[in-house]
Amino acid sequence: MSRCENCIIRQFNSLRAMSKDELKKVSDTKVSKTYKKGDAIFEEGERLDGVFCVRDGVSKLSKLSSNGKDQIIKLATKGEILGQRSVIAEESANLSAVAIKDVDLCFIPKESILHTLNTNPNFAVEVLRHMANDLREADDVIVNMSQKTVKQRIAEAFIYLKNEFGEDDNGFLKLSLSREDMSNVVGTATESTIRIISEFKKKGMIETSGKQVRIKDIAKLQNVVSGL
Amino acid sequence: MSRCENCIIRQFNSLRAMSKDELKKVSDTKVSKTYKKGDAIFEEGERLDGVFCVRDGVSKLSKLSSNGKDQIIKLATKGEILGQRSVIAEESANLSAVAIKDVDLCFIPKESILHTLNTNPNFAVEVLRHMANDLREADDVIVNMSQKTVKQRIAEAFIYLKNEFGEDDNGFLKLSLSREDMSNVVGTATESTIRIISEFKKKGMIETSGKQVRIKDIAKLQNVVSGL
DNA sequence: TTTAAAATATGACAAATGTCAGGTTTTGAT
DNA sequence: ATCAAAACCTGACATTTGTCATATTTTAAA
Repeated sequence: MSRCENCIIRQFNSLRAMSKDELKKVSDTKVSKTYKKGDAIFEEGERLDGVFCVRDGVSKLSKLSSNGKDQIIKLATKGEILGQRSVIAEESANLSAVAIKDVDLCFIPKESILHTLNTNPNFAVEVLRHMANDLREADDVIVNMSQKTVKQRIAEAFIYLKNEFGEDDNGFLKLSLSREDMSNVVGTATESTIRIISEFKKKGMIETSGKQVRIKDIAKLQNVVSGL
Repeated sequence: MSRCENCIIRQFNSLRAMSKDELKKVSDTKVSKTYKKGDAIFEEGERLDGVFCVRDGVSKLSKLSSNGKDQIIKLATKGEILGQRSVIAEESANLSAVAIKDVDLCFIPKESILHTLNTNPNFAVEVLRHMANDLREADDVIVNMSQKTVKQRIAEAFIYLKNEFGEDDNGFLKLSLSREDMSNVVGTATESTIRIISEFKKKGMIETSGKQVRIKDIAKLQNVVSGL
């Protein structure tokens, strides 16, 4: 049902550069897997023998800090590839990947990837471009983390969730994080996150209904991010 | 005097994968440049038409935050390549590079690089590996920035300066940062940095003589980093 | 449906960090 | 050697953030 020619080509820029033959090989060796919310796809320190192409769902990529807290580095959704960095560097995973919405993905053994990398320069350059982009994003995160207040980072996170994952018919964010996950994204204590979310509610910037969150005034959130 | 066959091969892992011919072309097109302490090598937003291989000296790579403060993302020294990410992504520079110790480097026009990338898979894979490493380092920085206190980050910075740049015959750090640069590395106010450095001095962990810094008790610094 | 566990919420307080305002010392150009 | 600029330092205080304790609500399993 889901051949790589259809799935991957459409979804993953870097795999666009593969030839028909190469894609066929990937198609033949790949394995579909699903993970329930909360399931670990892989753990920090684990040796990966392939990469994971997310077909559907959302996964958090996090790293354990020496103080015992998890820092979420990135949220990966449809079209993203997990484990690529570790496979290319031939290192064990530096991040853990855990599903925060049921995840449906293809596992591609590293041999297919590495072989194509070594023989098809177009593919290598595409992967390189992709990683260059990840690196720029990481630099941006470093600046945000070190120069913005917790309040600014939380406001920014809500805007990110809206832009990246969208809203449903009722205007609720399609992806709503638990307070704890939100805390681990912005790097703060759960209580601080709860307090700031309460404040945003009081000020009419967002509203909640059970687990769901609706952004009511994105301009005000933007102002918070800008430090106004 | 300095042919790439001698300079680059020895210094830059990723360029090791170039053939004799490719290296010769680079050698022919490269340009040597020097920058005095404080000089900008390139600025954030600038279009780069090549990469810079640091032959000697130290450069800080920083990004301006929306609050007007500079965040130093990385210190680059002998053997590091600047601007590679931007050239590969075909984007303008996301960071500024400024010399903090007189810098001596080779400028290599992007054509040489891009052409080799597109034709020599070994080279592409080496560059990819290198960037995968940068990405892991960036992830580590994100975790440190968001989960460690300013004091821990400053202690860590001193240890890093010792390990990365070494000490002279008198035990002074070869690279000593101004308080302001140190603040921009760890992402805090200059006054906070000064206070913490004073505290470290009082506690006998470091001592200073003019601009120079000597680490007296690295174990104590390690303890601070570990939160003891 | 009931119920225990998890998530959310809030107060009170402590600790960390930022800001401003003024000093002193060091540096580098003349 | 002199002098102005830059770097460094310190105190006082405000703000932000973390921690602990506890209460409430929501969730999910039996």
